[in-house]
Amino acid sequence: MPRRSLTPDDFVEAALAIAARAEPDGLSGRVIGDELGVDRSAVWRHFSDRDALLRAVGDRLMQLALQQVPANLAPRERLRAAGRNVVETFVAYPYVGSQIASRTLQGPGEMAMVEFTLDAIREIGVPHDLVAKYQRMLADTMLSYASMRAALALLPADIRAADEQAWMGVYATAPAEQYPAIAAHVFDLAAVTNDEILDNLINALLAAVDSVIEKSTGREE
Amino acid sequence: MPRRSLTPDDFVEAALAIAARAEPDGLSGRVIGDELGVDRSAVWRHFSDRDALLRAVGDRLMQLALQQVPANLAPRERLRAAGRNVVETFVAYPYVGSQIASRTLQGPGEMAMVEFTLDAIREIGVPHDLVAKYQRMLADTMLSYASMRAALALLPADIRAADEQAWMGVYATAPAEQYPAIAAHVFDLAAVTNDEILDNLINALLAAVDSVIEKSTGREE
DNA sequence: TGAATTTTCGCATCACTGTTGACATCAGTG
DNA sequence: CACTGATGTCAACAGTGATGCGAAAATTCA
Repeated sequence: MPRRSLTPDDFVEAALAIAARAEPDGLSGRVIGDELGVDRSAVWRHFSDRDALLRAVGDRLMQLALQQVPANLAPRERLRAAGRNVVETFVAYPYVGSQIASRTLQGPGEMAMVEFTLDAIREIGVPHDLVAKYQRMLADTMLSYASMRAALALLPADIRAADEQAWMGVYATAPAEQYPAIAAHVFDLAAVTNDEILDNLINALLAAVDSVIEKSTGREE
Repeated sequence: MPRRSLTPDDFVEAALAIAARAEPDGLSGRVIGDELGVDRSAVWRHFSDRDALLRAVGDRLMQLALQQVPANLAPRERLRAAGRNVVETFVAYPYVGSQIASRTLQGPGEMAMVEFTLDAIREIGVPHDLVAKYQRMLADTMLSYASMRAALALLPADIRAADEQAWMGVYATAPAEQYPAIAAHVFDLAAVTNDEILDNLINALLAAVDSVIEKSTGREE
């Protein structure tokens, strides 16, 4: 099978480079072609679909996220780091991150991530028949949250600024008799940061994993 | 200020009707116009942007989700029902649901939902200064998860089928020496349903809310 | 009533997208 | 060398969100 100048990996690499610069409206065939000095239609010579391209790039994102998890961590810390890295990576490549959360990538990156998390959950001591249930909860939750954060990072600067200040604008001026709870907490609501939310979420998920151990006979750590 | 035949609400209504029939590739200006017997450019006479239209429809989705929560429930059950309804509604109108999770809608529907959840969390007994923190974790998590589920419902039938069977295909044939954990759990992984995951997730989040009460002086329920 | 004004719709148009087909080109095989 | 097959170029297609321009129609005012 003869191959020429460009391999599918070249396109994935180019797409990554483009996805990293979060300029508004970006990961199109045109731009990918320009990045490689090539017509945009050349992309579809290597990927049948836009979907196939996104899946390939998305799988690479998984690899990137996983390979930055320090090796010698306790299982809970491995899970925590993996979750944080997925969010970080999706936000760093927001075009792709915002679009592939719902897809089964079926590539080596995704499989390595599934293997990694399954193993950590097992090592924590979750009963064998519940490992899959908790892995899928963790994975789906982190993926969807990461995707939302990526979509957020993708918004044009002015719109994002308007969204972030909504708490101080629309919400702050909400009539207190109609929205008493909002009035009572509007300042706190505006003060919560995304990283705080992520930490809080990961803690909640890990606590759920821990609670299933206590109910069984598992005694570990 | 004179208004004519079509109001913005008419377009929101039409968009809802279209978004409900989850045909592939659907909520475009063309289709909305046809639904009202009107040229597609008429849409942008009432909404400055595609974004503005999506936000308006999304806010209506919030109203729909909230108004189906039974009134006289205990606070934990109110939160549980609200979460489930958001997911259900987003999946029922997948075009919109998959696209507005990351936006601050700033409409009456979103505000009512925020008010509703803040109040339930307060009633459960979360300390005043932590109410906002947990509301935002619950809201962001449920929104992003609902959005992912909506994106899933949006996939063409053949692709979705391929994704769902990936566990039995790619994953089941993964080499056991390279992916021992996957090999050990592949059957369980395939058996986990989305509704199970959602239940498990909501339980984890509510447990996190409960745990913050026990650490404080709050004594309730 | 009738006139003036202002909003909104229809149409043509723009730049852009993913995707496809015909054609040329080039690498490696025999 | 010729043959084959994979690849890039180019042109085209249908579709998108969006924008002016002119016309119709309803609201407002006299």
